[in-house]
Amino acid sequence: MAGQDSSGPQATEIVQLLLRAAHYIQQEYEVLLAASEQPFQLSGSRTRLLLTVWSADTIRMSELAVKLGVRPRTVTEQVDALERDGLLRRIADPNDRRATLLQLTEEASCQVHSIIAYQAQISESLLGDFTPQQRADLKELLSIFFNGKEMDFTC
Amino acid sequence: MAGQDSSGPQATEIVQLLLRAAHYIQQEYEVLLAASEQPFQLSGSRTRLLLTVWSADTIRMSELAVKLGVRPRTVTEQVDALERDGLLRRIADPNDRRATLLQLTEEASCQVHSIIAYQAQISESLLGDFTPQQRADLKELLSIFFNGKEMDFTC
DNA sequence: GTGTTAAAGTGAGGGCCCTCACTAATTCGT
DNA sequence: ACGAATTAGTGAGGGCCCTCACTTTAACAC
Repeated sequence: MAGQDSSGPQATEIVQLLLRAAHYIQQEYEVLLAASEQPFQLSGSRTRLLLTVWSADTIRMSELAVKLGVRPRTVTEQVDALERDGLLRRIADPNDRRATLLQLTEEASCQVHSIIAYQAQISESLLGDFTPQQRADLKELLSIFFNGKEMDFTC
Repeated sequence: MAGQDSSGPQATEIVQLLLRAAHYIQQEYEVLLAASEQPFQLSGSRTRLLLTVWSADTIRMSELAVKLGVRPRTVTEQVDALERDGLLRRIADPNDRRATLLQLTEEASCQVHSIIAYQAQISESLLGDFTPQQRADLKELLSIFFNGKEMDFTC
């Protein structure tokens, strides 16, 4: 309704807008997460990690790094913290003794469903102004960034 | 073509996708910026700050924080660094002796146009797979996040 | 078997961002 | 004139992410 002004939309503008929106969302996300009454106080980042491990049941460090889109160094850091907090466990991979498999602890597993529900609720409120059609469109457009980059978002 | 599976798209999925896309873009952005042959080696963040100051000619710290969408504390940090590097200058505000005005140095001003051009080039390559229509749509959709939040993206 | 490759981890250093708490100077309303 | 609000800054602490360099342990191919 107001975006058809010039012939070619400024690429820079769009990139900045995307970055800005992401920053905004991340902030809101953390605030809402912190306001929750979950037994665990998890950041968005740790929530994502935990849910990724959960959805894979068991997963390697390296694989996790790929799924999360971060460097292995970062995963080590995060896993250390979550292990300290008793939410994650490192177990030996029987098929490859170099590898480490990750698994949720009982404590974490028990809470998964409530974490997922709460996450969904937060995301819902973040997308409150979007119609179903707009959501579908946005999803479609954002996916373009990963065209041909073999990503899976099974989380 | 593959996004119309379920009735309501999962809000969580979209939020994660957006965050992931932003992270991806930020990484690529920094890589491309580092590969430039600009006289200054600027991060995306500092580039943004500099251009925001430039577009306002002169601006207050607090105002800058709002435009960048970050906390004042962060602006102080960034400005300190850019001032150290001789790209930014703090000057006194004649109208309000509490306030500080920011201004680009000559050195920075001279490079602004080339910085803008390079930024546009990077953004262009980041959006390489997007048609003009998709760009317009994406811009429109991302703007929804800021509905009723009085933002200006004059940068 | 020996050399290459892969998996995980470590330490150091840094960027960008946040919160909280507190100071100092100034402006402004009453 | 005085107290409240505003503007900027500081220090401490922390989260998440990155790079680079280097080690250890194992798998694998020849």
